[in-house]
Amino acid sequence: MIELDKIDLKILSVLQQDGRLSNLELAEAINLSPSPTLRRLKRLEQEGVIGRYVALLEPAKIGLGLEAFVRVMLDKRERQFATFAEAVQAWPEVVSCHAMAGEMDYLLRVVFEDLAHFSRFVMDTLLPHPGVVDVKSSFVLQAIKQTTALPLAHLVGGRS
Amino acid sequence: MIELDKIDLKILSVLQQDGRLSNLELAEAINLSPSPTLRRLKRLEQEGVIGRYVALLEPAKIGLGLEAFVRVMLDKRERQFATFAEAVQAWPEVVSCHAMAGEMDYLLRVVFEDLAHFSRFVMDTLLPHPGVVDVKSSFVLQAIKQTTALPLAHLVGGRS
DNA sequence: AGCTTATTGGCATTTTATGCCAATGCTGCG
DNA sequence: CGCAGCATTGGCATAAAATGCCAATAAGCT
Repeated sequence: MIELDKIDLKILSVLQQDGRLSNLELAEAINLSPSPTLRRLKRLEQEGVIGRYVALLEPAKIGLGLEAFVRVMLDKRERQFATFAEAVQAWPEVVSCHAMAGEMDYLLRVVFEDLAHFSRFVMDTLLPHPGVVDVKSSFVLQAIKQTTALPLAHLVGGRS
Repeated sequence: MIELDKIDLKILSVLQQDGRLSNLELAEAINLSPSPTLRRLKRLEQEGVIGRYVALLEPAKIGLGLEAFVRVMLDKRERQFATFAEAVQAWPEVVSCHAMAGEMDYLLRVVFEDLAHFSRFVMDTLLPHPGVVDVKSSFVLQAIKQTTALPLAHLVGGRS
């Protein structure tokens, strides 16, 4: 694993909150001058610790007020795992898809405008897909927490 | 809802992929000159369509190779919803928490280093929390899709 | 303590952001 | 069909930020 000292962790922590800080602002936030800050940042990007930067949109502002988790069961006899994985990439309302241990099914997180939209997605897209034998939907009542920030606490003490 | 024309959607689409593009690069990507590009961007930020920018870290690179979904059931008689919601904010390994319809339970997504870490989280943190009566964990075998990009297709045709 | 190596801070240069204004394109109406 | 009025754009000048370089500093090792 890559060596990360306290300064690196501070950089990561700050950028997980605001990925668009200028180098100057970042430098100030972590209490270091701009040049070494930039060098460290580049290294973190280079090493792949920072995978990417993204803008997060406000779902409600673009008419995506609803959200659901959908468990998808595939027929294990048909070998449709790959095509399903591929299809999932192409469905934009699917925000995440995880293969789960145990039941060997898939858990999708889906965002949508309204129930009609969701219904269309399930009826016209998901269920007709080859290998899909069953889906179980659970609607989100409330997002209590939703972050892209990963914990870093377990890394303190790695260096310096 | 805010009016978004095709150019706005292109901006959003591009920034959902790379939130750190310079205004110049963004302008080039959407085929518009820098000044109106910046003006539109500021408006989108102003209006809250773009909520924030973040750096996404690579979990594997910081020793967070494992992930699970945990269903938490609270005792409905105790009124612990608020304290639970609060506690969840403070637990860094909980990346998301949603109140689900139906069973009225909570679905957490949790990232961790290894099973020992997860075990500690469940045993020492989650289960002892007031009101928690049961938890059911499902481990992630594979992340098939994981995006922060929301669909925009439903907005085309809103203007211009 | 003294030597070696890694890291920092500050400066000069290049690149980018940003505010402003004239030019262009669109809309609606006569 | 053309013209007035409004909204949006493109380009330019200025301010701010990024970036590469080098001497100075700090940290690690014996």
